[in-house]
Amino acid sequence: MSNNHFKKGELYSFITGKASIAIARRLQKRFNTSGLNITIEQWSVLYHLWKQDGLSQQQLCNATFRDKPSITRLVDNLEKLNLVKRVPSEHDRRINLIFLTKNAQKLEEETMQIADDTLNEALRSVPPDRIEVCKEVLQIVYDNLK
Amino acid sequence: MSNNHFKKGELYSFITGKASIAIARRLQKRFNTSGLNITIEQWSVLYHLWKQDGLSQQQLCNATFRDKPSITRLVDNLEKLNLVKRVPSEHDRRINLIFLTKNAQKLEEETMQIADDTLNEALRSVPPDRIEVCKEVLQIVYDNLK
DNA sequence: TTTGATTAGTTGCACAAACAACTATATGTC
DNA sequence: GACATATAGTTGTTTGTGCAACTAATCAAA
Repeated sequence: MSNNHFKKGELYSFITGKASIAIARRLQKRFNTSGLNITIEQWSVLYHLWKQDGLSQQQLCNATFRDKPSITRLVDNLEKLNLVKRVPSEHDRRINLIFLTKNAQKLEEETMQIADDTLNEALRSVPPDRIEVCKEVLQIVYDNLK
Repeated sequence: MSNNHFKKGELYSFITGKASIAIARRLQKRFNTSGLNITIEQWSVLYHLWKQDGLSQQQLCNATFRDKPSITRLVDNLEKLNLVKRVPSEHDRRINLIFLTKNAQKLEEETMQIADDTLNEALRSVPPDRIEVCKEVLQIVYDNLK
């Protein structure tokens, strides 16, 4: 029999990550209703470039927890939207460095505010110490599996 | 400025649901290495049919937190794999009832054991009371947004 | 009983993810 | 320098998701 801490229904809920799916959908809706024409996956790439511009695609793979083909296509679509630009590295011609355009720079403040609001809405009525425990557990789960 | 409980890097981690992505990937790998030729999305549909066979597609939408086109296509692929069968309802001809085949019935025990093992691995070294807090927080997040 | 609204399911399209196979460049060893 | 190996990125294929538009069946109200 099961020796973990999940009943049947809870097991499904935990594996499928209902909570994070709900957060992602809400964030996407808020982007859409704000007239922001980007997906949350595209936003997640921009997010890391706002922290540090000019990352390579491989660095974006590590940062976003995605594989190389996924990043290739996300960068493709971001280039189509004129939000980033591939610049071949001078030192290593295998490498593309990804730079934000001015359009993308304009998006940072607004989208971060929306993300912040969405998280606040999601965590409404949850005491800070319980949020802290939750974050720590999820970090351990990630470390256990990565 | 931000008035929630997340630093920048944590915000990304929470929104993208790194922990549940890690669990899903690990489970998929275990299915693959066990020679089980199904995706975790297909498994999530079977999961609810094992609990109650003969659900409608709409009921599967609610249970799996997916929209109707997603379920249509998952059922399409499960039918191709000979794991489920669509049976039109006699009382309401709009409705398809989805029934497990014998092949799918055989999969229940093995896949549930794998899912159980995967969760135990993910939660290794996490005390039960902290798991409980985490579950409750994620449930509130879901309820806040649904 | 006809009309209008609702519900269940399907289809088309764009975007994304996982995997495998591929090209091109760089590196390390003989 | 030549060769094997590793690394960065691309492309093709299958599967899944979200949205909008659609069909078919049911229900409700006049």
